[in-house]
Amino acid sequence: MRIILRITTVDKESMGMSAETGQVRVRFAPSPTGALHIGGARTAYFNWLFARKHGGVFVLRIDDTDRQRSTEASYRQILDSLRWLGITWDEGPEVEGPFGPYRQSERLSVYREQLDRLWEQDKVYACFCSPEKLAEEREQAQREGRAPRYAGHCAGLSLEEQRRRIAAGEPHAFRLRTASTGQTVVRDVIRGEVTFDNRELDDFIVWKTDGMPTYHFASCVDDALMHITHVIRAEEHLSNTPRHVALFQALGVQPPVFAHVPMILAPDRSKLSKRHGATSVEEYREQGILPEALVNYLLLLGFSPGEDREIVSRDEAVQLFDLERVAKHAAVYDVKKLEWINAHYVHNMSPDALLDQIWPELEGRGWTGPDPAREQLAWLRTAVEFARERTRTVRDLPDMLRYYFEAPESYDEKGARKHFRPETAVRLQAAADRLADVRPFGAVEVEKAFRSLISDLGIKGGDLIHPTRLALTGVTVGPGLFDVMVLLGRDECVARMRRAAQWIELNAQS
RNA sequence: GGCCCUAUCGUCUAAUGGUUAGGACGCCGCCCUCUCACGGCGGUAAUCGGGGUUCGAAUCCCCGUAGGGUCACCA
Repeated sequence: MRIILRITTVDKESMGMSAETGQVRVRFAPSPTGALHIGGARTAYFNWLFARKHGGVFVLRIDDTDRQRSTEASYRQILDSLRWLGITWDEGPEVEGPFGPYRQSERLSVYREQLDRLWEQDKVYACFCSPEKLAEEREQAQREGRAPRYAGHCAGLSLEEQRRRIAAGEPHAFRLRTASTGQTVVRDVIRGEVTFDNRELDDFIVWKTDGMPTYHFASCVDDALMHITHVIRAEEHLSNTPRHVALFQALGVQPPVFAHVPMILAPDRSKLSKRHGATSVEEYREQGILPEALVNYLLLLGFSPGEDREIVSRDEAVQLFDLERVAKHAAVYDVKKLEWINAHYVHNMSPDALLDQIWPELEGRGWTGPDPAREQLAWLRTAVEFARERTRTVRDLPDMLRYYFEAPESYDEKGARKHFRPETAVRLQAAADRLADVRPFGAVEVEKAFRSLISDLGIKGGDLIHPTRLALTGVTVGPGLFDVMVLLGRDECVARMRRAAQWIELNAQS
């Protein structure tokens, strides 16, 4: 709402609208050095939501200027995770677009061109200081309690001298000339105006000795060339933003509007890491978390859709999302709430869709074949329907179906102690006998037979129902007993009940 | 250490100078019931501390404190 207001009162350029298209353009720029992190996923989602809400373009760019750590496997996995989450890109790898290529490793000539331009304009200069020397200076500065800034040894070298030494084969990097007085103001949609003293900035490196641009340089060149209007990224970049503003100025373009989203912390308020359990999208996927649920949870981490809403679909989120309402403080992630949201989506998923998800697992366990008969499918569908609301993740579903395919090999210990009394054996036998006459073998009919036996024996319902469940499934929890019995079928029920009766006679203590 | 950001129940958050500080997860209790789960009802629990400004402060300002980020030829 407020954004729309401002667009009408302020000129588009300063609002970050793309000058020529008047369109919002955002980007998500992961580096392929590992799996897609949930923090990254949330940043990607916020970018995606912002683009969708404003009819803009969502660009995916791969920041792989780090030759050492970038891997093809990570690259693929990140694309895969994003697609799984339903975060699709309008421009980027495999989709391409007018400002490609979208992998920085394929844009080297572009960066070199921009570097040469800035070099020509003396906005950038070659630096011949060795990393060792710089590290030493840095350490000394730290020991003496000074800010570890570049001393500017090479700042005064003439262009001729720079060229001469480069031609002579001297290893070199390039640094950006930065202002040492005045202030740099970063406009941040979430935090307002953040002011930095320019004396905090030194002439930082934009081009590495190995012939690759640094992250800062490549990122800004690309944001400029790709006409990015809003940079929505993690808070860890806020302190780097003055460098980026300096870079945009050097490149001669208006800086984009920034929005630094708060970080996601582990339950102990430290930075999220492996030891905190699942941190990547891929891991949650393996744990049976649904993409809709993960994306819903991520939205709630740092954003409130209002009206006390908790369950918010992608489409609703597009409507409700507002960058200015994103929280300023870091959020601790809470697996319990994720699971609750996941449970909601699982419970609302159709049995068929759930079956699709777990089918490979069912086949792997030999519980079904690749091409089941129509009745088999209907039967499975019903079993899933009963199990559905008792699980929080898709992952746990197959185990909950086990007893439909395998007779119990043992009985839950606590349950057996409680429900398998010496007198139960006879009752189970009697109940098994009664089942023979039940026609048709439906839930209503079976229950009727059971209730009448219960009444004949003069016992309470639970005295027969609980032992029967244990006899049939081996456990004390599960769907309504009569539904389970119908799915199991008369013969199987009778067999399992008689086997349990025998087990009791051998094992039950009086 | 310098600079920057942040601070409401255990956790995610609402409240944009006036509310008995609201909702959700979790936890506890009750109801439903053949168990479990779902669902329903109820409960537990918070404005980091200290100063201002104001008739009135969770909200604005200052100072502390705490947490986080950043100061790389990593991104």
